[in-house]
Amino acid sequence: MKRHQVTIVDIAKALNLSKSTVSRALTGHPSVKEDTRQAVLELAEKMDYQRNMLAISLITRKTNTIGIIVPEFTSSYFPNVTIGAQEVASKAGYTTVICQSNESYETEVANTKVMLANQVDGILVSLSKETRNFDHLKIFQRKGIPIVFFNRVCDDMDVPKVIVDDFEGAFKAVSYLIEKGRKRIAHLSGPASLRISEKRLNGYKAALKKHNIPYDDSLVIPYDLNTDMVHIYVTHLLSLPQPPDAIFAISDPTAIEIIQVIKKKGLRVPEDIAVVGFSNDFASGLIHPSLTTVAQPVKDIGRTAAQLLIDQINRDLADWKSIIRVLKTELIVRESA
Amino acid sequence: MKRHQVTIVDIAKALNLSKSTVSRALTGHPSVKEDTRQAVLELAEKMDYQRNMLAISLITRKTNTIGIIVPEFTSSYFPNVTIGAQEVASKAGYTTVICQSNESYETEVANTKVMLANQVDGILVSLSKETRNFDHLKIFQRKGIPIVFFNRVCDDMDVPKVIVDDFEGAFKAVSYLIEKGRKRIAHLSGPASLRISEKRLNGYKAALKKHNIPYDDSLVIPYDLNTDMVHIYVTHLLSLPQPPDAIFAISDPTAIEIIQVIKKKGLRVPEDIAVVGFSNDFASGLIHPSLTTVAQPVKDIGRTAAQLLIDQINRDLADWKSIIRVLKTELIVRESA
DNA sequence: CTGTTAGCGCATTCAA
DNA sequence: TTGAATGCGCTAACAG
Repeated sequence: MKRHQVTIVDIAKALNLSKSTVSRALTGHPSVKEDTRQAVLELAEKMDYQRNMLAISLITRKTNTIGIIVPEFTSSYFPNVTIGAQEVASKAGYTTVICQSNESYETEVANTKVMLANQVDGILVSLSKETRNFDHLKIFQRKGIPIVFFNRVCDDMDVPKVIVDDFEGAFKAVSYLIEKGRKRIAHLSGPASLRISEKRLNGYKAALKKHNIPYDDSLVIPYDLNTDMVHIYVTHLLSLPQPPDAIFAISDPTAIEIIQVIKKKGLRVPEDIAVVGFSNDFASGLIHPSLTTVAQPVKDIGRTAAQLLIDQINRDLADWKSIIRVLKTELIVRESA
Repeated sequence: MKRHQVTIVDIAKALNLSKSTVSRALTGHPSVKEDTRQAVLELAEKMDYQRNMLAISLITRKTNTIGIIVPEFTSSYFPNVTIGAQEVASKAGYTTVICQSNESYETEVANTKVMLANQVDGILVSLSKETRNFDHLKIFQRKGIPIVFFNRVCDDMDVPKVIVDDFEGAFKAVSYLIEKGRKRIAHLSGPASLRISEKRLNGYKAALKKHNIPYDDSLVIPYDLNTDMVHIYVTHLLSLPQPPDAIFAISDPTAIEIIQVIKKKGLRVPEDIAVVGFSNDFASGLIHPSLTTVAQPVKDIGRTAAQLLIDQINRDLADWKSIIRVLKTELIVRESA
């Protein structure tokens, strides 16, 4: 099975033309006689000719490829973001290369090497929960390759970012719980390494404060997003002298797990304990009871990030740094609270 | 923001060596003095040097990239398959490029062009529901670029395929329903263009036959997998003179939609109507009632397909054609039936 | 309108 | 062990 590549030379020979003419015909250059172009195009089609992007990219120093690095693909969040990003990218003529870091710093670094080696024109990044050093990403800056962060952003770097208003989202969720009469609201928070954890926690605190509910340290548990452990935290919360009557979770997978645990313990959601999640995952509308959650405009996040990146690739502005797009969240009230 | 690429020449100059020596040092060629190698490696690191895979691939005629074309990313099925495939691929040193056809033939063709232009070493394909012409894929065969189909395969082409035993899966599901006392079992089937529709339908028929239940044409509805329309089919089935007491669905998203519709009509699942799905989507364990379904080893499908593809890329066997890996399904009994 | 020339960054002959 | 030369497939000047 030898791989024989059809090249411009083959077409040129067959048509007794020069390579450059064939090249021009193929790229739609106007300075080619219509007959010649037709002949070239026809033969190319018949010979299964496909432009070799490797060669073209090598010359033009542009691959028309953008890289996307996401932490995982297990919830519907990141797949949907990539769908949005691909939508915009492919419309603009860009191919997308997706890598998962699996929430591992090492893998994320490896991913960036791949992106660099493959000469992507720019990258979209959402950090792994382990990432605290950003040297591997700063290389892109030094090389002048545009980066756009989304969701899990890096505050250390002056590049465009697409986020949602995590503070406000959390604030709305917790305020809603309070207005529904909940008094002791626990918060299963994310790892301190992620800014989103902090922002959502702050929103939680602000909502309590506004409603004059004292902040109780023992009701807030930061965890590493490994849902296998959720049952421990929930058990702990429930065994408190004054157990919570509501739990606000950092994410939907977390909230879903919480509901399962509560149900297994014979308690009722929301009667005994209300639960609110974050992100409006696909699954959240399906579970029983269905999950009240803070919806994020996932596809829009992807679209916005991709558009920002492509703008940056095409134009050559110097003031990209300051751009931070903050998209709005929306509280979706369902059964769980 | 000019992009300045660090090249071998830069390193060579700085170290006063020849390009070839630097190149050899970088690629771990044994015929390089240890000192020289160290010096090169160190400087390369310091200069953020990254090999330009475009140039390398152009010479070696190998990109170490495999393409994956999937119909969609909306259920958890294809994301999980790609996770399995990426796992194997990256272990073998391959990068993965994923494209979605969005169930569109046109897009699928466009995707293959991208793969070809980017000189992928091989592709993994699951067909769109619209695809009936396979010329765009036969080009790969002609060019000697390995293809492996999975899930939605093409019977016209003699290439390796990874599938599950759809017939047996459907057979098990329907047999189970019958053994549970169901008499009138409807089947919401997939489009005739997909072989999996046919196989699952045959499994359904075989199970009926084995249990001496006459096949009733009016209980089988083929549909195009657009779940927006499911409520119409369910409504139709329920309004039949003799409505079904169970529905076997071609897929989990279908089954989930069916359950929602049934619940909305005030009927109970499984008391009034039992529902069984296919694939064991992430969501199926979470809905209420939880879905009884035929589980597919999704990640294994991805792993197997990727491994088959890589084997084919590396070795040069002629008898790949015959390989069809049939993985086993498993009936997961939950609440819905 | 078309042909000629010169590389893009690198691996790989062949010499030394 | 190292260096010089060749070319992967193609585009982009530069000429005619």
